[in-house]
Amino acid sequence: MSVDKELMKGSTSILILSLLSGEDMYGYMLTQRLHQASDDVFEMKEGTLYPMLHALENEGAIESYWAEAAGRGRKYYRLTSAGRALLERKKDEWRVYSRAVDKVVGTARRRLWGGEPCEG
Amino acid sequence: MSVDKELMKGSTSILILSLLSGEDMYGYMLTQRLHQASDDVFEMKEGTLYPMLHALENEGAIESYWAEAAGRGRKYYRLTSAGRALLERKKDEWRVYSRAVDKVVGTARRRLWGGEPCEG
DNA sequence: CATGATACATCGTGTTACTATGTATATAGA
DNA sequence: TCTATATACATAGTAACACGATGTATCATG
Repeated sequence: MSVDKELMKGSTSILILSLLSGEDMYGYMLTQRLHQASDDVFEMKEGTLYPMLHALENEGAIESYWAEAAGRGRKYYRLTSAGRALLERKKDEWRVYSRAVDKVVGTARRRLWGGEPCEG
Repeated sequence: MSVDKELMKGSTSILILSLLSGEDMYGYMLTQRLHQASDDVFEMKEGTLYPMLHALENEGAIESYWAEAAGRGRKYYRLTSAGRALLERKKDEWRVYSRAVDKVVGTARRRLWGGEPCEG
């Protein structure tokens, strides 16, 4: 990832599950979409992605199937219902965790959760 | 930490530096203050804290000094100017990182940075 | 025909946080 | 008094995680 490695650890699975919640994707596609969706902040490496996909599949959070595209096989991944539940838990965890960091770091910024937007 | 380990990796140093930016503290005190300041979310273990303190001291981000309190020696840590600069960089990194995760995860909540509060 | 992008995958390495363990003093309760 | 708990510092070994390096193969482009 392009952000400090220190901060990247552990958030890989929530990112993958989130992307797959909108659409079935194959590995390479996931890396591209993640890059776009994060405004070029995240650049997941293959050495990170594929082992994580296999682990999530072993857990039953995602399922794979092969499909042909442009004369080439692509391995697509689909979120299972268990994976959807896992994603919700991970979202909750992320909210708890990031709010706690914000509180300790105590920057000047404010965060609102589910409220009305002030701007934009 | 009481949150999933997966999410904890890498944020230890920003938490320690943030706490020390307000006041000199000794190790055990840091664990207690972190617990309070995070609304009981973070519970840093000694096996995590002390090696991290020593590493930060080796980097020159913090300095230590012994002081007597209650008939017992306590090893206090003080943020250096280099440590203060490091903290600012880590805050910037945290903002970039957490915003990127939010964007990908795409929850219903909104985040504002330094803007006027909507509520509260 | 060569180069780069696409596409999947594994192995070894380094970092990081944790568990377990060790030492020692102060305090509170039985 | 004795014991348990909290306080206080520290290290060694372990497991998880992301990465770099590497390998294979196809497709488009020049």
